[in-house]
Amino acid sequence: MYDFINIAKALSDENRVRALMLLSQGELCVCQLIEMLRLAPSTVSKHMSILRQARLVESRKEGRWMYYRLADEDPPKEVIQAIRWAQNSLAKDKQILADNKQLKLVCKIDKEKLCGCYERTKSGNDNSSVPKMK
Amino acid sequence: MYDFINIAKALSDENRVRALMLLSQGELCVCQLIEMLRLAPSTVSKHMSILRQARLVESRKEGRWMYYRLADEDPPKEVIQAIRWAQNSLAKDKQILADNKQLKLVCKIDKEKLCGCYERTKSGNDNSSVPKMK
DNA sequence: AGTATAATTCGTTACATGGCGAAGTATAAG
DNA sequence: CTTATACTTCGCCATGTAACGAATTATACT
Repeated sequence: MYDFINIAKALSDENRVRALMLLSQGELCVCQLIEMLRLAPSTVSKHMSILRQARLVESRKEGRWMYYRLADEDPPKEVIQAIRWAQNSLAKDKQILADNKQLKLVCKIDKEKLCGCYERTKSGNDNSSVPKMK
Repeated sequence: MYDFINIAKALSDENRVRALMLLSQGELCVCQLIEMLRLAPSTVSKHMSILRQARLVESRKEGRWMYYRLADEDPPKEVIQAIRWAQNSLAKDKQILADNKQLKLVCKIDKEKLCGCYERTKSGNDNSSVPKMK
């Protein structure tokens, strides 16, 4: 029961769902998620830890970078089904489609440049044209 | 997106999930849900309205009684999938199994007797032996 | 060693949520 | 018409959650 509730809670926040759908496109490092979600690093980190606790995502560390990906190491059935539910329900969602489009641009940015993102999200000198949330 | 999030939120409370699983056994009136969940009528009513807003359940009024049932009038695909996810994930859950057992007893109680439940939940003269939550 | 970088943890604040009882609404019974 | 019954809505309180910046940890670079 608790596992199920934790998954449901993890899926009941828009930014976490967006992150999950972004990971459906492939593994991403935190700074890329920060760039996409346009939230503070600490906030994104918290979201990812909630998704991980629900076992919806897994992570690996490589040097300074932490990479997240959809759960793929023999996850419980309820996790698999939850991810499928999200993917099926949101495949045609406007926000998700826009995110996937934007993700392609972000993935082209050289990582050295991208990881100045902490500052760029504050100042106005970004050209990412990501629509601000809400 | 918003529909999806609302379903996830509806499923992220233990009592709502229990109610949903109880309805998997068949239509129930509010006083039966109150008896099963052992919450104040106002609380149960709120929970059911959240489940209904998420389109997970539907309701009909018959005289003084309000009956709830799982969504069955051509619900959106994400609702069907969400219900299946819950049912698959919780089929063997201890709490849910206990609830289903207890439900059989509650269904045998004459409705006239049952609907003194408002008082019975306060005083100690119930023999339902429902385990108290938390 | 000392600095820089990527990410996490901690502490705080604002807001959302779950719980209850009291008051309100709708239907049935007297 | 009045009273009782079955919910529902409202108002309140306690707890939970999302957001941020500051402080911390871990790794790379010089």
